[in-house]
Amino acid sequence: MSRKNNKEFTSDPLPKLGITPYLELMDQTAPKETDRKSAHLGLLMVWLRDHVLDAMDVELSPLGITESKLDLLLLLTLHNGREPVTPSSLADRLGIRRASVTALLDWLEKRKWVSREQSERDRRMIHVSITPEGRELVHQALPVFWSTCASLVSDMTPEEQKAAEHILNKLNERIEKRLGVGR
Amino acid sequence: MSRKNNKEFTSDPLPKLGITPYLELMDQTAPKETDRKSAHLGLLMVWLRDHVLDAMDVELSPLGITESKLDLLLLLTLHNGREPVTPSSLADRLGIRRASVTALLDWLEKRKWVSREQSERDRRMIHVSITPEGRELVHQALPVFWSTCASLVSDMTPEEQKAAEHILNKLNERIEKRLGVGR
DNA sequence: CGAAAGTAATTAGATTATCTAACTAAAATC
DNA sequence: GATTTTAGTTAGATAATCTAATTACTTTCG
Repeated sequence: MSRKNNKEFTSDPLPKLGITPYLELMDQTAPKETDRKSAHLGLLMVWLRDHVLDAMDVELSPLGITESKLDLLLLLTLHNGREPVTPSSLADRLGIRRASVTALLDWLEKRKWVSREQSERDRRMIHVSITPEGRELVHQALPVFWSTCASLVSDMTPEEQKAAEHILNKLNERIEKRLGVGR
Repeated sequence: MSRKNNKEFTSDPLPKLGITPYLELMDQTAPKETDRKSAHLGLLMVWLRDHVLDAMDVELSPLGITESKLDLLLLLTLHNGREPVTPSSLADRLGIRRASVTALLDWLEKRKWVSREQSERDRRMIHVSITPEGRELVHQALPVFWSTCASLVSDMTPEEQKAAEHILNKLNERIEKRLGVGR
């Protein structure tokens, strides 16, 4: 009769709450009629956000990496020669603090996916690069990444996908402007 | 000449990377043409997710609460009498472990926003309820919540909003189904 | 009945991803 | 050459989670 042996469970687990009750709550508490529609839309976004990354990290976990760490590796992959990459530049581009980058690099370096080298020109600086093993990991992770992305929208019709893309682009533009994100 | 006094900054901070270079990377690495369009769309979602919650927590922070904690309070607010709310049921509905709920409740209880009471019928169980102060907080937080939601989409035309809502609902449905979320 | 099994909540200890503030060492400026 | 600025790291914190073990009840079943 028991389902999960010694693991935690309730006799008849309540379903995780969907978005509907929240919308009802909003109807009772949102100030104006006009606000409601856009709040509804915004709520959908917040809701989606909650679930989208879960899906991504679940797919990536067999590779032993999370999205935020993969992100740093992607940055190194995207970097085409020229100016070397420094922890500071990574921090700027990821929008996090240098101290946080140090932690990420420690983790990635321990696994031999990136390497650090002191700059000759300015000995305060560190040049960060991705190792061949790191590239290999990225090579494995990308298809997972893309197919997870794709699967999120796979049951939409082409027209819906087109509409969705237009809308999401617009949203993205808006949010990037708001947060001051560059190219 | 210095901009931020003793704070951390780079002489000319590289812009935080937008979505475009990632899309280019995908073009180089995604297997098939057909996958690309949907991957593009999915990537937009992942991207949005990254930024949406930031916006929300920034707005909520003056109230001294974060979205995930507010979520628990909303659950208690939504609860209309009947069966008492237990930590287990909260865990199920929030989709997290009971141990995590314990931590959230400790935090909320310390601030007098919720209270715990041992059940008479089954003395293993705890009944959780929101205090008047908790209700007051929710009362203040909700307008912030809704207006942040609304502001995310405020510069769309009505038609765009309509299209967006349709699309996001569809996405939401899909994701809820996938994760087994109930009403 | 009373022992064994099941359940609810908590505790202890860990992880991930962040943060701020203080520190070290090097470079630039005046 | 002393001061200031910068790059990176360290130290220590927080939030939101997790798993495993523990405690205290309740239920079940021989």
